[in-house]
Amino acid sequence: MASPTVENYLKALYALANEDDEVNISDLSIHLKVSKPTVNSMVKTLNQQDWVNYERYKPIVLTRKGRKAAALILRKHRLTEMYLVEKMGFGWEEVHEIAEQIEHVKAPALFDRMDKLMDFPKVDPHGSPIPDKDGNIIDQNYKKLSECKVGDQVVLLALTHSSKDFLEFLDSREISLKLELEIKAIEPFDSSMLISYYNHPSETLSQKVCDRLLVQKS
Amino acid sequence: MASPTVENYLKALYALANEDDEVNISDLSIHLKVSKPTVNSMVKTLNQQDWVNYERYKPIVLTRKGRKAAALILRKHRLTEMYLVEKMGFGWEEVHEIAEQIEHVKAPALFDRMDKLMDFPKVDPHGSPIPDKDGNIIDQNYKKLSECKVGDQVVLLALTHSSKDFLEFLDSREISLKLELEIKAIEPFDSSMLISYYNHPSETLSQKVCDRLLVQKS
DNA sequence: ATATAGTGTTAGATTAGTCTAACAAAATTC
DNA sequence: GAATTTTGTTAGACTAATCTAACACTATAT
Repeated sequence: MASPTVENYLKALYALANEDDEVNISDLSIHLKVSKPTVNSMVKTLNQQDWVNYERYKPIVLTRKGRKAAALILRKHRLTEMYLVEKMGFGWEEVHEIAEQIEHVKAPALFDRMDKLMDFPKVDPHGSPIPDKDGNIIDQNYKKLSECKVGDQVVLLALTHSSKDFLEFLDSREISLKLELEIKAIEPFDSSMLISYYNHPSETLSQKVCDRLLVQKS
Repeated sequence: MASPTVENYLKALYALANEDDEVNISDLSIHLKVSKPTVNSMVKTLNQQDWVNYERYKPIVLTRKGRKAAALILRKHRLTEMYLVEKMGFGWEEVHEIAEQIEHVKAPALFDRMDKLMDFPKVDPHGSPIPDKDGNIIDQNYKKLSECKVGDQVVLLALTHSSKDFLEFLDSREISLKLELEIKAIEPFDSSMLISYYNHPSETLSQKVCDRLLVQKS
């Protein structure tokens, strides 16, 4: 089986492939906070072990095997996050660091049990989909709030990024998943939005924030 | 902080010191399933980092720092085992392997939360005491069943060993903690015991089994 | 009290994962 | 298209944790 280090490379490759479409050595180096030569030599190893396809100076691409492995680690991560929130009472901003560690635990029964105790949740506490046991993931075709128009009434269903800072910002405005909100106005100068929701008749959100909120028309 | 490997050495030293009183290189080598030279070099490192006191050809002794660290790992292990049984419905024979991994997770909040959700349990699913947050452990002065006399009425409160095989054996006889039992007879030839308990008017337990059952007069 | 068995040590090698320094290739910009 | 910046590679070294082979010390037993 893959070491935690290898698992982290696979996870990073999987995540980066969904942002940019071509993943290179530098991207991984920044994301994993290791030097480029380190990534270079590790990627050669991953290639030999059929986790990725790689040729010198070319982008790095996960193999089918690598993609499945990455999705199953993500499954463990997201099940854990959801369990920590749902069953242990942690806040959505506290669970990432803990799940980063527990995702490497080799004990299928543990994650199956979490899954069952939560009645097979489909998303994690940040609205991201939980891959199934085969590593398949449902594509949520949500829209960014920043792409909506004045007058739109939408429900917040997921976040594109879940940094602690961002989550604490949302907490401070009482913004959580399932929140229904309406776009009152869009400031042409900086694309910030004036929105209204339960107990908050008028809040301003910067474009950066609106870019990270995924919504659906309600 | 200590690596998982170092943590496993400390845990082994702590456990072995409670069985034999002098712990040597060979003991550790067998217990940790690594070669003696490996232990030898690791113990030198542990000595330099003040986890143990060690001089060539002498027994290995945990320092105060090492003993506290070991007890805190044991605390995480036992809290996890209890949580898995109490809150997640695992059997007492399933939890050791999972706890072996989770005990290395660096997330005090996780273990504090388990502790709180279980209302601060004092023992794990096998009756072993859970060290407190300072690494102090209460000494249970239980007696081995094998040391009891015919006619004694006792409660089973803990086990000295918790291998999967042994736990499955106990399950097969419907023997669990808190069970009240009476010693009907002791076979002089092999010291096996004839005992009686709820729904089992007469079961025979070998001396090996009776040695591993810790009881108190009821 | 010496032979033997058990225990401990040294030396040297290996693997995984990391680094820096220096250079090479590719991409971008002027 | 030449210069510059970014990206990638090679070479060489380091640390943690492990191994085997060979030898040394200690304890046990006749």
